Amino acid sequence: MDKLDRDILAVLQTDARISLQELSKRVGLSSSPCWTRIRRMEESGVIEGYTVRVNPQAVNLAETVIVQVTLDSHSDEALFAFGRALADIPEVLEALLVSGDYDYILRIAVSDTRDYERLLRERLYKIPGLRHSKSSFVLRSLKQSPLPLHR
Amino acid sequence: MDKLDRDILAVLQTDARISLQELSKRVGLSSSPCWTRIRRMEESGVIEGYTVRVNPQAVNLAETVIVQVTLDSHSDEALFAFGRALADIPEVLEALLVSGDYDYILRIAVSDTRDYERLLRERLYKIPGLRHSKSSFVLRSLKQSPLPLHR
DNA sequence: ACTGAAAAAAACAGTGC
DNA sequence: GCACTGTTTTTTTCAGT
Repeated sequence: MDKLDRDILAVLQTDARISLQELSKRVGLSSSPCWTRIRRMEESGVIEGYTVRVNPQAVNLAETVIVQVTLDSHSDEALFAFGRALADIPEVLEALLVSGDYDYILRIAVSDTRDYERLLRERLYKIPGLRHSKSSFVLRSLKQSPLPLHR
Repeated sequence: MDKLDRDILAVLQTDARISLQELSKRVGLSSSPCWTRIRRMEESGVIEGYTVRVNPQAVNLAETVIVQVTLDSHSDEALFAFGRALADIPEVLEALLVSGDYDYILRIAVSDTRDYERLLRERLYKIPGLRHSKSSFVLRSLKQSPLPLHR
């Protein structure tokens, strides 16, 4: 992981479908070493994979909700059971175990507020062990940036 | 946007570097229409781009912190100034304007707690108009999943 | 809109510096 | 570790159904 590797990652983070030729030109290298470096980062796990960025509105998931959750118990079993319940809810994109006032922070994608109300009532509130939850609707996204590789 | 389009997106979300041949086989189509559909979704903005998923630990950004922020004022100007200040901080990966007790939710990536302390002191606390902030360290990520395309 | 095949471009592998 | 060159694979285009 030297500067060239980080340069390559920085380019791939903004456009992973760029051709090897164009990529190597941008980082100031010929294509072979560029390709070798990418391969090495893929195999060592630095590169975890490649994904497409989908416009949430286009697939009817325009609303994002951040939910903070407290559990009744903090036993391993309760924690595990809660995690399993969340895994079954496709709208829950992300679940983070956090320090602080709450136990979990959830990122949820729904089509609208009615859809969210339904999700809350039919799925989240039915999870055993959930003591309290607080929802924050995302009104606007101010920033969305890849990992800073050149600090 | 029919079922086939969603099928294609679902595959690309898990692996965007799959070959057209393999992709078309999985969605039960030959490669030409598959390619046409991808192209159409790229041009219509359904597909926003392609990115690499980088292992944060490998680039020395192992710690994630979720910060909730309240501003002094909610004027357009204050809001805009705060957004501009955040744009200049590379560690701030995401900034969401939200409803609820707080004004903003920030996702921050740092190498460790000392790095975060420095960021807080030297950058965040220096932003004018920031009234209050509450940090939650991410202890573990329980779930991380792409958009549900087949609900 | 899909199929199948041909043309263009890129990825990949090997060689020498 | 890098540049160059050749082979293979993939992407892209196009005529036909």
